[in-house]
Amino acid sequence: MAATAGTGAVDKRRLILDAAITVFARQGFHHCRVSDVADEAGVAYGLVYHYFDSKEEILNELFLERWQIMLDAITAIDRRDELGPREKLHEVASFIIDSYRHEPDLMKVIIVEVTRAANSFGRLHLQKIREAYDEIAQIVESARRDGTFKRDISAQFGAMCFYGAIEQLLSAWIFDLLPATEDEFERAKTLVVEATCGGLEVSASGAPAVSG
Amino acid sequence: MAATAGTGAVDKRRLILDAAITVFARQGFHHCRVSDVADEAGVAYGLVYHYFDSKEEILNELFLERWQIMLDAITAIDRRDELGPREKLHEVASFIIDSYRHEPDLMKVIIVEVTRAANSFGRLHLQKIREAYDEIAQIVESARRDGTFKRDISAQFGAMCFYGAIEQLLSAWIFDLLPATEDEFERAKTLVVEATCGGLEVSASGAPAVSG
DNA sequence: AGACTCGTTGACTGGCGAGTCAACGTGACT
DNA sequence: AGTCACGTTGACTCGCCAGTCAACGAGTCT
Repeated sequence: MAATAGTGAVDKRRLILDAAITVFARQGFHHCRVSDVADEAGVAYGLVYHYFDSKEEILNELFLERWQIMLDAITAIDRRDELGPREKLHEVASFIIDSYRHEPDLMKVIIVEVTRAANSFGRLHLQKIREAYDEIAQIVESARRDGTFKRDISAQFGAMCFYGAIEQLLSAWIFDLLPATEDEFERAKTLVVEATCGGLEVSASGAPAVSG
Repeated sequence: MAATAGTGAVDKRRLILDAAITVFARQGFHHCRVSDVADEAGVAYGLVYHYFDSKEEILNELFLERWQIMLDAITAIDRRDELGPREKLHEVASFIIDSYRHEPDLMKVIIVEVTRAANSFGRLHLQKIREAYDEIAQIVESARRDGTFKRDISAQFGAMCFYGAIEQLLSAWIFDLLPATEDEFERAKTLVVEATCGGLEVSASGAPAVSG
C-alpha cells in the first residue's frame, strides 16, 4: 500500500492524483471524464479504479490531503506565542496565499469544486471546513480576551470575515478578476490583514499614511 | 412571449423557474435531472425544453434575473448622496442579507452553483460578477477620495473584502455553520459593516464598548 | 519451471439522463 | 366546420461515461 520510495518506480497513485489536479482545474470536475485523468497521467483507464473507488473519491483525497496540511499549519501558527494576533493572521494569510502561489491548480480545485459545493458530498468536508474556521476563531478569540480585538464582534464572526476575504481574493485571482502577479501576492498578504484588523476606515490611532 | 397577466392562467415558464430553484437548492444542479424539475413544477418533461434550450439555461436565467436586481439595488444605493460610506455599505449588506432571508433557496443556488463555478459557464457570468465588485468599489472609492477610507487599500481590494465577508456569511448560513435566525440576520448586517469598516482591532477612536 | 502475487491494461457494458419529436387539445379567427 | 397557431404532453432515442473484468507480465519464492 505504501509507495516504495527509493526505487525508480513512479508512484502511479500520486501520478493519478496530480493528473486529476490538472484536469479538474482545466475542465472542472463535472465536465471531465475519468479517461481524461487517466490520459493526463499516462496510465490505463482501469488503474484509476484500482487506486480509487470513484471519480469523487479522487476529489475527496485531494481536498482532505491539502486541507489537513492547512489545518496543521494554522494550529502551529496559533501556538507561536511570540506573535501578536495581527502577526498570526498575517502568517495564516501568507500560508494560504503561498499555497495558491505554488499550487494554483490544486487551490482552484479546492475552492471551486469543494468549499462551495460541500453539501453535495458527505458531511466530512463541512466538518473539516468548520475546523478551519475554529482554528482561526481561536486566534481571534485570544485577541478578544487580551483586549486587542473588539468584544462585540464574536470570534467566529471575525474569523469568517477574515477567511471570507482571503477566499474571495483567491477567487478573484482564479477568475482573472485581479492580476495574479508575485507583487500582488505579497501586497495582498499585508493588505488583507490590514483591512481585516484595522478596517477600511481611517482611524484616529496609528493608520499608516503610505502615500503612493 | 410575454405572460398574459390578468387571466387566471399560470405562467408555466415561471412555474418551471421556481421549481428549478427548489430542486437545484435541494439536490444540486449536477445531481438533479431535468425530469425532477418538471415533476416539481407539475409540468410535462418536454415543456421544460419548450421554454429553455437546456438545463444550464435555466440556471443562467435564475442567476441573471436575480443578479441584475442586485446590481440595480447597489447602483441606487450608491446614488443616495445623503448616506455616508458606512451607511451605504450597510444598505448593501442589508439588501443581500434580506435577499437570503426572503429567498434562501435562490441565493443558495446562485452562491453554490454559480458564483464559484463561473468559469464552467460562459464569460457572461464573470462579467456580471465583476460589475457587482465595481459597483461596490465605487462606493469605497468615493470614501477614499473624501478621506474617510484609507488610501493605501485600493477600492477594488476593499470591495472584495467586504463582498467576500458577506458571501462567506451566506455560505455559513447555507451550510449550517452559523445559526440562521432572524436575530442573526439583523445583527450580521451591522457586524459585517463594523468589521469591514472599523476592523476587528480596538482603535483609539470611537470603538463602541458594547458589553454583553 | 511452475505457481502465485499484484500492479497494470484497455475493451467492454450498462444505464442514465439530456434532449427530440410526433401527436394532442384548445382557443381564436374565418 | 375548417384550419391555423401554439402551449402542452411524455414515450423514445442515443451518446456518453462511470465503473467492470478478464487477461497480461514482471517480479518473487520454491
